[in-house]
Amino acid sequence: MGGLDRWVIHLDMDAFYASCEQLTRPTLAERPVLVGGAGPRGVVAGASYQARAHGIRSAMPMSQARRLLPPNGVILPPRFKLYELLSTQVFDLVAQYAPVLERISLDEAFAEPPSLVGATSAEVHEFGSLVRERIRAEVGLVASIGAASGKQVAKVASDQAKPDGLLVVDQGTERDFLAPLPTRVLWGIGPVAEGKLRAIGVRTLGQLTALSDADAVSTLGSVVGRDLRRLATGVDDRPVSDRAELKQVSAETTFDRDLIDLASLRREVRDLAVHAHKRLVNAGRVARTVVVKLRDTAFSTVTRSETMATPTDEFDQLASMAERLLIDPAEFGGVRLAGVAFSGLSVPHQDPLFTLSVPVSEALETSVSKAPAPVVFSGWRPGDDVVHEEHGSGWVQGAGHGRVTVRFETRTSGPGVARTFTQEDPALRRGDPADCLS
DNA sequence: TCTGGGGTCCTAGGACCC
DNA sequence: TCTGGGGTCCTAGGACCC
Repeated sequence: MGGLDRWVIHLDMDAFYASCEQLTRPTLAERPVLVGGAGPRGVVAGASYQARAHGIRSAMPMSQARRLLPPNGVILPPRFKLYELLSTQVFDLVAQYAPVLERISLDEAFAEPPSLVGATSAEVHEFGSLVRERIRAEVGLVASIGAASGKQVAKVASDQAKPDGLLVVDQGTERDFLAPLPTRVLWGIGPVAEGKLRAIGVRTLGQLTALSDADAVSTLGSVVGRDLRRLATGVDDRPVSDRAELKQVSAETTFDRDLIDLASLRREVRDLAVHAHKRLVNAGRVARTVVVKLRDTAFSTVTRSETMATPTDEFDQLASMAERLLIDPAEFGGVRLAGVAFSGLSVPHQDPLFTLSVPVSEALETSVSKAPAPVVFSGWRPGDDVVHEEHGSGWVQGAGHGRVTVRFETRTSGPGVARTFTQEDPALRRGDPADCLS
């Protein structure tokens, strides 16, 4: 092989959702913040480091997190629009150094900066510090960075660097770096694979590399086994590349209480089809397969799917197929979760003679107009964005008994004052997450 | 008050075709 | 008589990721 050494950067935002909330609502800056569904079956989607200090973790049931949360803690519903705006700011900045970004999620990406080809560890360290500093100064958020000769090691390195850290793994030391770490840190080894490996006495990545190819394959499967054993040795020449085409869109919901009748399940599935269809149209795709997913009271999951001869984006066709695939709760038991997915996606065939010259936004509106009427205003809820005629932008800190308390502050305002209004005060309007960035 | 929501990828069996 | 073989598509389930 040979050639100049490459450097892969893995950038991972620290406690991203919670940090976005703390950035735009300065009163929360030093407080335990949880982001996630507040309902009876919600889980924690994001937790600030102040919340983690109390043992709260991502994916923990909210009911459990609530018991651990100290009195000054706050639970907020997610504001994905805000997270997307801030994510774009961060990665636009990184893209100035690396034309190719492999975005894993809103808060995580790989990059392979051309300027680092053949660079020394010290130079890579300098580069990482610069990027972290710029993100802190220009966006206001903290990123941790791992750097190494390949993606897997770079990713493990950024995990080890957290919080607020930078770790460069010298080229040639990848294997020694990984060897003492538990198998679970590897991207691709989850609870099941970890358990299988433990059963044959393998707990560390060093022990995994010592396994024969045959043993790795018989324990982890032919594809995964061979790949992971090789990655555990630190050998990883997979390219950093833009993510592949979208393969499916979906929408799913966990009900506060299990559904037991077909009529209400049918209604819910229709709503889910509306949401999934919106995503389909947004992505500019047509689908050939409809998948309905149900989870029962015991948490076991069943899927039913059907594939059409030709792909479509017609709502009625997709939704009625989803309804036909439903199973009656009477024979299924209580339904805890329902989901609708459209897969087998493709870009619609455009016959040049019949191409519609309708702008995407209009096409979107047309399809959205088939959906049920938007939800009517049902009062203020904690976490809502608010704009007041005089006081400007803020957020709902608490609501109840016909009153609502709003704290007026934004990213640049510093901690703001709280004022209380009646729920119906005409001076209050619903705000937009973008307002709090100014 | 046990266990979200949006995805990707892999496996395995049966239908179907040549 | 005693049972081809390869390839692709579809369906269902499950591991894993953030």
